[in-house]
Amino acid sequence: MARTAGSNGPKTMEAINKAGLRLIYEHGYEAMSLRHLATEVGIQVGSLYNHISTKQDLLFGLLRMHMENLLGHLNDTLAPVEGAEAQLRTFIAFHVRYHIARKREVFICYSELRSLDPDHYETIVGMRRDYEGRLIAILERGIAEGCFFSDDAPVAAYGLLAMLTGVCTWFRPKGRMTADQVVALYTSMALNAVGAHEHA
Amino acid sequence: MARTAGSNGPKTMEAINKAGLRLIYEHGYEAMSLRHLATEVGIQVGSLYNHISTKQDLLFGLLRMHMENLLGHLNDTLAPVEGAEAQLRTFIAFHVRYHIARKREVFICYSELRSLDPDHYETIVGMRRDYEGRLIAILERGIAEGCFFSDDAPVAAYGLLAMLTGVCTWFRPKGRMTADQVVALYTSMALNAVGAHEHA
Amino acid sequence: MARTAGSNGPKTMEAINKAGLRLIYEHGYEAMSLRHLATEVGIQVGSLYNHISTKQDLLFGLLRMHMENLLGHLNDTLAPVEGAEAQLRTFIAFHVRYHIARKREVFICYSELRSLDPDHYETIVGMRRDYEGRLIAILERGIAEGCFFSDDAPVAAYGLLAMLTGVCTWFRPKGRMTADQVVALYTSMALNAVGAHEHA
Amino acid sequence: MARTAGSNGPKTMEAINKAGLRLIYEHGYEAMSLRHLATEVGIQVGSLYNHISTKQDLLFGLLRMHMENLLGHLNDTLAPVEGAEAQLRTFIAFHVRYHIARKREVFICYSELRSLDPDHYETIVGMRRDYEGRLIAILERGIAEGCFFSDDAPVAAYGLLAMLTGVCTWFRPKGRMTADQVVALYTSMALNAVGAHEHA
DNA sequence: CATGAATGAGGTTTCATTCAT
DNA sequence: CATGAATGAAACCTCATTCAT
Repeated sequence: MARTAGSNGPKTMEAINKAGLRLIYEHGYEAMSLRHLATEVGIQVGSLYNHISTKQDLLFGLLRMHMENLLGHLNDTLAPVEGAEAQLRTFIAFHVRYHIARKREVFICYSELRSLDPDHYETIVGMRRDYEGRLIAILERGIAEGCFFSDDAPVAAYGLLAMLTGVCTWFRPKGRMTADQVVALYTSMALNAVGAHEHA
Repeated sequence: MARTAGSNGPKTMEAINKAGLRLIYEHGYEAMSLRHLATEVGIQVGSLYNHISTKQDLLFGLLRMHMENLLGHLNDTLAPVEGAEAQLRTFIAFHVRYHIARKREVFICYSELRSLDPDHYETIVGMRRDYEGRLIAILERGIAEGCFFSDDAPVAAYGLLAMLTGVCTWFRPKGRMTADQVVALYTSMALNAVGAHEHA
Repeated sequence: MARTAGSNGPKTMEAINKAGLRLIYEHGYEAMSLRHLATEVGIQVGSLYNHISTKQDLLFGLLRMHMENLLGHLNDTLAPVEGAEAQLRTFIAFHVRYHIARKREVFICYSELRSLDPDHYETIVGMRRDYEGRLIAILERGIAEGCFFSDDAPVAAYGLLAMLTGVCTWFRPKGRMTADQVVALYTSMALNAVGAHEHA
Repeated sequence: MARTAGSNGPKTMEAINKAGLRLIYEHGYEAMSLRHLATEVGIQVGSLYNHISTKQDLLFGLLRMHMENLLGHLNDTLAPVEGAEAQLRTFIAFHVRYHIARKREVFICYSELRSLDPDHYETIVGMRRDYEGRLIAILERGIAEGCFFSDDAPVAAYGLLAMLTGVCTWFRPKGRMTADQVVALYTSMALNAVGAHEHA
């Protein structure tokens, strides 16, 4: 029997990525079997290998795509903004909104790091370090300019990132708060935390 | 041949828990094989089943033990403290120190929730809710008393918890900062974040 | 390396059924390991699962196939026959010949009932009850018509069935008697047992 | 910890035999685990080995005990009886009653033959052959004396034995018929089957 | 005589991956 | 590009049996 009429390569790859993201999010990389994935996509296991080279490659592809997206959008968003405090506000809003919108990508990007091959691990961790570096730089500039206060910019950055990232573990689109409210609340907490005089 | 001379029950169970905790932390529950665990403990795979009933039970046992410990110590620590701000300071110090000391337990208690059977999941999540509830209560009292400020105590609590918990992802005992310094820094950030007038 | 050149699906399934039947007959369902079965078929253990879903399914498949065959052939054989005595003679000849020819299927259909899952058990026992029902009906008609005699048609039927089925425990194709002789002898005994005036 | 006060050797052995018989009857020898047996008896697995030497020995013990009992009682019962027809009637009544009373022993003595080691197998099959021999001898004498009719005494004996033994697959103590009625009915069928003039 | 911890083999099943068709 | 049958390793778990205590 030949393939189902109408199906085609790019669409299948897209379907694999989509289903793969969901399944890894729900069950974890190790616990997701390619059989399960194939069933969700509607093809046979063997057919997956027309689109991916290994299971590991599927994971790496998803994580790299996510990190490239994240970094790209952050750069685009920060580019036109000037001043440490304005940049921090922009960063916070961007981070929270992005993490709400892509909570599955974000989650597996933390939880499945340990499932990556050493090389792939280094690549992804490097990109994450770049991302963190952007926030650290903002804080350092703010501290130098006197508008923020902290004894240790990196540690402060890790604290803020953890706080902001945590939003995707409890936020529900139809919950008690809107995304705008969450952004406002966290912006306030984060600015206070680093000693900025809040007046927004 | 029967058992190795000198080995015995309680010691073996202890060794299983210890090695199990480490292996789950390092490779994840799914990726940790009982073969691997048995090798680390120095017994045969089948012998594990003289001490645990299933792999799932090992995980649940570790997580429940951790949560009971956490809740017990928190209660003991908070009991003699009065006043919202003092309680918040106590909570922060306790949380940070505990999470630094037990980073592996803490990590798997978040990352392996999805590997729990539904019943076990409910049990652990319920205990975690109890723990969060203690912080929420402190914040609510402080807000009512006017010493803290936040529009939403639960969300503020989640934010603080995420920030404080994050410490165990980057803290290294022999790193740049001592545990005391981290406690001081995070106490400052957290109190500021909820609008307490910091003066400690 | 992929599959052995020349092997293919239907042939493998057939080989599995054939070897499975023999091994279950020889060692019993519980005592037959899938390792053993795979070796006999000439494939790897895991490959069995391209053709069966579980070990239990293999057993159920064999038993159901057997019972469907048995019932189908009985109906075909009895259809054109009229009169209670002629039908009894036909039943006896059919039963004995079929049980001689398929002694392994017959044996496991009795001996491995207890290895069936409850649902599967009910299905097979139901089919066996249908089969017994055909003989009971013949006896009841004969008793009503006065050509047989018995105080209890079902019990008489069970007695006859046990006697006739027993043949497959001792009959050897190259033994002292031919199948025809066995049929003649058992026909005589069975007809006498239910009081028919034997004159064949 | 020492043994439970009051328990003792012979009682434990008796309990093992009793529970073993039931479990083998219900699940089969292969499917019955010594763990299961120990639980039923109320001791630990290891303790079984104070009473049996191997699992195989437990089975053999049960079967040999059964066959010795069966042969012993048959001999006692037949000893005072004279005349082929009277002996056949006695045999039938004995066999049916015994098989009703000990249906579990009877069942496993057929179904678990294949689980016996070659030596044990020969022993039990030999005893069974002795038992069958008694019936064959009765038939042969009756045929010689002209009171029975059959072309083949052994095959007739196998037929009768199968019929009579089958009773333990359907007889229920609280069912439609009493044991006496079953004996009467099967005596009638069996005597008719071998052409004896029934007049009891 | 009972216990509990150990062994080592083996059980069924699932897995990622390959490849002729 | 899809299929289905194959591989071989490995998964969790159970088993009969042993023996120091």
